Amino acid sequence: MPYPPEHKLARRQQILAGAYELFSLRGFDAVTIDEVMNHCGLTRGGFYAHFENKAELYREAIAQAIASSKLAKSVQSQACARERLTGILNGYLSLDHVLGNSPCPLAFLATDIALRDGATRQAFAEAYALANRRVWECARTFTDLQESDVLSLTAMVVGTVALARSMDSKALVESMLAAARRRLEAALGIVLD
Amino acid sequence: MPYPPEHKLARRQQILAGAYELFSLRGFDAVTIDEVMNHCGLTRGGFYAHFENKAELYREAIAQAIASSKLAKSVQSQACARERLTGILNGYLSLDHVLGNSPCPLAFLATDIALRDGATRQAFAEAYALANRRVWECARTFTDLQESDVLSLTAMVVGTVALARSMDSKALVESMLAAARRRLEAALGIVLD
DNA sequence: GTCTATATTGGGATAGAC
DNA sequence: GTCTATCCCAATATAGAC
Repeated sequence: MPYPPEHKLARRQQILAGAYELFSLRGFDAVTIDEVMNHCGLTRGGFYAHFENKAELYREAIAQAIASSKLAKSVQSQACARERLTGILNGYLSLDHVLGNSPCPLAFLATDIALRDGATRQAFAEAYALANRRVWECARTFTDLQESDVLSLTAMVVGTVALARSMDSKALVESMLAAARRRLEAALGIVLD
Repeated sequence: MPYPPEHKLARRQQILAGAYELFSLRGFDAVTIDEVMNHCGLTRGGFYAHFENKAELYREAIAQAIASSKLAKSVQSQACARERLTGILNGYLSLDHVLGNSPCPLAFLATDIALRDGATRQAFAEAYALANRRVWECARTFTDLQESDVLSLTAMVVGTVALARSMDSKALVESMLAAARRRLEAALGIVLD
């Protein structure tokens, strides 16, 4: 028996991880199933043993990326809330992130998602809700912000990274990241860097 | 002579306007040349009398949309700077805008642009620079903000609209817009609505 | 400049051997 | 479950008549 039962699941996860890498950087249309499969040493034919179609692949890839993200897995301990939030925001507003290292789906697929089906948009909306919730859970322990106040802060960091990605001037990107940092520091009473 | 010299230019502008409508809502890949041409009562064959290829159409459509935007054409009169800025921000952070009426390329194509060629990204970067400049020119007359401080505010409004577009819950969209409004009011010392 | 073909390619999806 | 081979359609781009 060349394929033990757990093999298929592992392979699925592997395909999804590779697919997210490609989709997050290039969007739905520009990535082919061929590429995704070759990316983990397989061929296109085998794809349909794992997924119904390309849309399902995209949706599941994003869902897995969200579920395994730092923010989703971060435990809620009030103790070091400020430090955890500072760390997350520092990583988010970094040149590394803008260049595509562990990209956040919200920033990298913001306008790509609007074109997809309802189930995919639903997964995305939940990711946004989760991000807000997690940031607020941290922030509320040391600020008097309401949960709805956090919406504009997450939109700002997401917007900054999304726009920065299309700017060719490194100096401008640095300015944008710095501006977002300053505003977060003022809004949350924290020190980044 | 069925085609006077000015006819071609007018037709080109007409094609560009229609193209921007489609591209801004659905991105580069999902729009076909066929659709763009049919949209102004023409057929695909004639397209290449006006443009080299689809990439040029996209680039020029965005460039024309930017050049003819409210922000680009707004005259700088210090007199009513506050009122002009308030009006622009009100329109930007509206349900109407999120639903796609006179869409801003920054918000609607943020992640689509990152995948395009250098000339297109260049046009986009200039639009962002222009938006910042114009907002700052207004804001500086009644606040002590630096030009670089405006970067985080434009990123916030762009991010808010870009994300709101993918949210199916109208209540959530309203909350996001309201949150962005509140933060602008606090940062600029203005009253929206 | 605009039309009606048509050439051509890329890529999603399927069939069937192993 | 994975492979190779194939079908098939959509869409860019071109050719040539008017």
